[in-house]
Parts: sequence; C-alpha cells; structure tokens
Amino acid sequence: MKRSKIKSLFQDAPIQTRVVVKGWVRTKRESKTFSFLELNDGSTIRNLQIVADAGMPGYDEVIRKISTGACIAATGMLVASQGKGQSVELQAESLEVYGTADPETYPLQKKGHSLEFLREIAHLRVRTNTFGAVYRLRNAMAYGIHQFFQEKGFYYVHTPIITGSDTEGAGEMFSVTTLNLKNIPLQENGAIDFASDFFEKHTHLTVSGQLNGETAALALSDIYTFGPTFRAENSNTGRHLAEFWMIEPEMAFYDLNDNADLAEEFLKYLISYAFQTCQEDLEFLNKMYDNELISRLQFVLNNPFKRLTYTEAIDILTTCGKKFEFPVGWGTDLQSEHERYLVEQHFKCPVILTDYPRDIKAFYMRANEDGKTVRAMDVLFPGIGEIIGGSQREERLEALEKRIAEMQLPAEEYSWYLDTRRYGSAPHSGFGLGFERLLLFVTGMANIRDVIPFPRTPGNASF
RNA sequence: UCCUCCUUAGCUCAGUUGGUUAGAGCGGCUGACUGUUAAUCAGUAGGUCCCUGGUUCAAGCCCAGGAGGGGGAGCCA
Repeated sequence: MKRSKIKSLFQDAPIQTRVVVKGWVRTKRESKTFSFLELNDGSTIRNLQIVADAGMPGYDEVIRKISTGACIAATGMLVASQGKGQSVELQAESLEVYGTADPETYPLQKKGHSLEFLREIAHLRVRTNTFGAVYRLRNAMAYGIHQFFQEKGFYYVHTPIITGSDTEGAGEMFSVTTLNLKNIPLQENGAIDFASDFFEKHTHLTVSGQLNGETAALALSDIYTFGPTFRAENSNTGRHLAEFWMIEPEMAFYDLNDNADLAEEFLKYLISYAFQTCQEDLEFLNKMYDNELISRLQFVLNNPFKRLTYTEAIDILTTCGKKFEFPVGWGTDLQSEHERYLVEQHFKCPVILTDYPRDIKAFYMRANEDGKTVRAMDVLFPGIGEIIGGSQREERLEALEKRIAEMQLPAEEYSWYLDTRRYGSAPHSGFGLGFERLLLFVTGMANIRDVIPFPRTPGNASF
C-alpha cells in the first residue's frame, strides 16, 4: 500500500480507509491495554494520533522499541477520533520500526527546549515543531520568490559564486585558493604569487551578484538572482551570517520610484503567500514565540509603506526631541536607533528612505541633480531594521568613471562593468533582499541563526 | 571588534555570609492506570558545579587568565 502523508489525511479525512503512514514519533503515552503515539512526518505541524491496542499482534515487542524520536511505519484504519483534540486518528493494525531512538541519549524530549540548546544540535532540531515550521516557511518563501518574479516575466540568472574581482565593495571577502597553505609561493616583493593559483589570480566567494546581474538586465530587461553570498565580517549579532542567501532583482528602464514600488509589492506578495501556504505554522509561531507576529504581518500587508527622503528623515530626527546615543546630522549614516525610531515610534509602519548622501553610499548609485545625494533606497522594517537596500544605478559612463576615480577604486577591474555603460547603456535599478532577514520577519524568530538550517558565523561552521 | 550578562544533573534552573553528604521541576528508568493528548499517580537512578591557576584551615560561591554561549553596538543584507 502506498504511504499517505499526514497532511493529506487531515485534509481529505478518508474515514474508514486503510492507510499507511510513516514518520517520527513525537511522544508515546502508554496505558495498560493500549498506547497512543503522536506521529509527525514533516508534511504538517500537526501530528497524527495512532492508537495501538495491546491485542495487536506483536504489540509488546514493537511498542517497547518505540520511544520519542523513533521512526516507524503504521498501517491501519483511519477513524473518527473518540478523544478531543483531533478529528481523525489511526487505529493501528500493525507497526514497523525503521529506526529506534535510545531514550537515554536522544537529546530531544517531548517538552520544549531552548533555542540556544537546539542550535547545538542543528542536525536534529528540524525534528521539533518550531524548526519544522521554520523550514516549511523557508521553503514557501523561496518558492514564492520565484513565483513572484516568474509571474512578472523576470528571468532567473545565476551569477558566479567564485568571483575574480574584489570590487563589489560590500564587505570583507573569503579567499578561494588551492595554494599549499604550508608553502605559499611569494613574489620578490613578498606578496603572495597568485599567478600560480588555480585561477591564476586572487579569487573570492561572492559578496553580491549585483554587478553581474546588471549585465543581464541590460539585455533581458528584468532579471533576478537568488543564491548564496558570503561575508567574512566579524559580525556577531542576531542579524548577520557569514553565509546567507540573497535575492537581487535588476530591472532595465526602472527609476527609483519603480524600484520602490516593486520592493513593496514583492514583500507584500511574500507575506500573503506565507498566509496562503503556512497558516498553521504561522499560528504556532505566533502562539509560542511572538504573539504579535500575525497581526504585524497583516498590518504590513494592508498598509502602504511610508516613503520619504533621507533629508526629510534627518529633519524628523533632529526636531523630534528624543535623545539618541549617536548624534543625528545630515551626511552621517542612520544608526539602528534612528531607524527604529522612525519605523517603530514615529511612523509605526515600514519605511522606505530614499536619496541618501552620496558620500555614504556605493559608487554605482545614480547621482541626483543636487550634486549631494544619490538615488538610493533602504526599506526599513519593524524589529529587524534594513531588510532591503537598493538604488537606481548610474547609467552614464562619464559620471560612473568619475565616481570610480573619486573613490580611488581600481578602474581596470571595472572595465567589463563599464562596457555595459559604454555600449547601449540604459537607466536601470535594482535591490537586494537578505533572505534570512525576510525569514526573521515572517517567522517572528529573533535570531538569524534560527532561520537557516546550518548557520555559519564567526568561529562556527559545525555540521 | 567593543560593551554587558551568563556557564551547576540529559534539559530549564535554585544554591543564603566561603563551612560537613550540592537541590528542584521536567525528561529517563521501574511500576500502577480502559481514551490519553506537555496524560496522571507512586518509586528510582542520574553531578569533571565550563577549563586552568591562585587566595583560604575550607571554594559551586572570592581573585586572575582562558573557552563557550546570550543580549546590545559597529559593519551590513
């Protein structure tokens, strides 16, 4: 008989049908003449209750081997439950144990565990309700991202993970090398001789696919990337990872307003998609971790994001009368406390800040006519701060070359990038969304290490 | 990297002014129980008090260094 997924049994409830279910036992409750088993197979957060009567053939032997964490198959009739708490249950005719889990050493118990403890057993934590919900939401968001862009006619572009230039400027990079680390070849001046390395030059793990993505947008019009990125920053916070996933759409003929429109529509689409696909998981997370999760998601879904310029934000911050730890002034970047004030206290909704001073932003952002600001935008969310950073790109060759020179960047490294402006340049825009930052918001988890299966952070690459 | 807090049983934590044999709840195990659902009830086992060094008659507790973790900040997504 073909195995049924527990989710479909709850949906279709084929009462008085003989079925096979397979999964992992969450708890066993024994009494004299029967046992209850709670079975979870990952298809839903809900467990199927299995009732095993002591009269079942081989009962004593099989029930003795079953404990929390064991993997079993159960065959029997799906019946309406006599007890409260579930509509249907399985009246077992036979049980087969695939894998036992020694209760003396199995680290997961049926009671709750701290997230800190579960991080130490990341290979097993997916067996908990919490991480089952997080994994399912992560899957749904990944699928929803592709669906959103595909429906809009965007092309999915694969940008390289190993990059030959260190010019993306988004942070410290990991080196990629096959040189013998015990005997590194040196040039006469003492510098490492990368000419004998695999790629015959110094290579790194990518920190952003944007520059490559721009080349595709200037041919295919609308593209997006969705892949891993790497930052070797020594960042020890609940919002940073050394390895994370990023979504970077890039659109020809979009100005900054079009860019902001797309970002807002995109985020709302994903929240709506989470409600459509993971309602029960969201309800669980709302109940267990963050009682305002669902209302916050609904609020973001149903209200326009507040848009204002950096300059207007500085005015609000300097006249609001609130004392900040870091001073506010035009020309300096906003600190976390400033962003939080705007989002959580002043506007009480997501905020899109635009037109930042050019001196605190990257070289590729389109200069405004005032000579002081660039067409940058940051989308700020309650609780997590910057979730999206983007800009209209500088499409004018001369302006871009001038900016590269002013910032003393190695112009020769950008020759391929500048070709996009040299030949058939076009106004275009794009943004980057940190996938795990999105998941923090959608799941209500507080620490980014809990929304990626195996987090990589400074000093930690276990599993 | 900086600030700050923490580290005691499998887990979550108490542990008084430095004082004899370090406790609880949960989990595990044993047993009871005819519908439980974080089952209930009774019993029971379980400890490198993070590591190293120091102070002291005596250290889980005080001091120094180290390791690991949490929260906050910076950097950013």
